Amino acid sequence: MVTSRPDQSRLKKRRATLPRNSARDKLIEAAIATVRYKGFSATSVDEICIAAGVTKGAFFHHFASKEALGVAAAGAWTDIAEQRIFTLPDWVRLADPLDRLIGHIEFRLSMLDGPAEDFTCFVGTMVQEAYNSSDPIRAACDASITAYADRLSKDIQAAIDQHGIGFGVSALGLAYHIQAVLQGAFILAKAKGSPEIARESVAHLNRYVGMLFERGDST
Amino acid sequence: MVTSRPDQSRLKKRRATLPRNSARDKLIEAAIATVRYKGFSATSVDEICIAAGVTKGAFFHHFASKEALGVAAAGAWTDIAEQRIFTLPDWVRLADPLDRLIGHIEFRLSMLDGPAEDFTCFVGTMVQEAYNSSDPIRAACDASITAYADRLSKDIQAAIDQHGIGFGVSALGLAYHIQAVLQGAFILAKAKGSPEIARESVAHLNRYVGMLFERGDST
DNA sequence: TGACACATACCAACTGGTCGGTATTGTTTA
DNA sequence: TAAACAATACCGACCAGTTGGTATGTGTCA
Repeated sequence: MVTSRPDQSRLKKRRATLPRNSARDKLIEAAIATVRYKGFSATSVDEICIAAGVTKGAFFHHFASKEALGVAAAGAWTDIAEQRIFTLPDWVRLADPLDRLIGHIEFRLSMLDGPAEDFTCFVGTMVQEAYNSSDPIRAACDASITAYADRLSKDIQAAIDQHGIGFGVSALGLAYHIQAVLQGAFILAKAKGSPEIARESVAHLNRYVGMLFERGDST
Repeated sequence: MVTSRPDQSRLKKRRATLPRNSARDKLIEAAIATVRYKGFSATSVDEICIAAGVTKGAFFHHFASKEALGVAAAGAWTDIAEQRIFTLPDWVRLADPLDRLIGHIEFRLSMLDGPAEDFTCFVGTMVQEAYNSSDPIRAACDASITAYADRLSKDIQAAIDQHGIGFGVSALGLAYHIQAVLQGAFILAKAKGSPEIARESVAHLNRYVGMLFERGDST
């Protein structure tokens, strides 16, 4: 009754000092892989546990429900994407923001290779199934997509500021459009059993962005 | 052992003369609606039967399995799309193929309204879940998407012939790109719980197609 | 009369989730 | 410093309900 939230901060410290690759992390990792392969509903809790090498008891110790795991995994996916796409690649450190934007699109294009479950978007897959059945999952997927778009729109805004853009295009709107093309490309790749046509679509996107910035007459 | 495939042709004739709104049709209709709402795996056979107002016996009389229903429904979806998008609207009878193409995109844009389960693509939803689990379903969805792209590419090719296009863009490739943007827009709409951002993305697509044809210098 | 369209009853496997328990890892206190 | 305590991490048997699918009908109509 004296301090406001002592146990919460203690909890946070504890989690930070938890061994990596704990059951919790392994469950999230296994869930992401399995859901990307066969979807959320078709993936059973048992299956995730087996893939993670832990027991069902451990699962429900860490997550109140399968839904709660979905929410947590969406949060983890945001961090993974931030790392793999916005931090580790070399082109993120290019000086010109337009170069970074084109670098981004070409990087996403280069990812379209191999089996679909290796390059498709976990939250995009999950939200398709859960958008009406689970609002917590829908919201978590939305947050992940939004975080990506927000992050991407920074470079786009900087590119607009530096080079100008026509048609009154907004940075955030274009960021979401880039996301839409990628998500749609994933579906084509899944249907075709090959990422070839998906790549063509991203090439169209690349051309479009190039065209938008060529006529950089501001406003 | 004499004729090559007599029962198949008989089956086809019979099916054509079957009363509309038979149990089979009601099951397919119910399946499409329910799967668009909550996905294929999360939709149970019982649920489809209840929604269709028929019994489980009827279901397995008409379809060997849930998977077989998925395949049949994908085929039905192709016909529905052909009707609603390529036959009934007025703009499909415009003289200029480029007008038809723009009419098509604007029509798809106008469809992005109301709840997502009313405008999203059945086969796009289904293939996301089934592409690794059921190759018959994957192939059926692919066939539906391909039929759409083939059909759309006719107008695009005519527009290219008439107006020219830059960058060596192919009609079929552009048709698939249009599909990709739409499919991606559906995912954004599901995540956001609103089709607003999806519409913005289709507006980008509209602008892109316009730009492609503006600089119509052939090759 | 027999093929077809549908109905009813049923099943084994699997589903997400619970529960009582143990092992491990700090934290407090004598 | 070590024993006592407490909180967390994890285990695996178990449960009620649901799953896709089957077996066996019954009514109807060419």
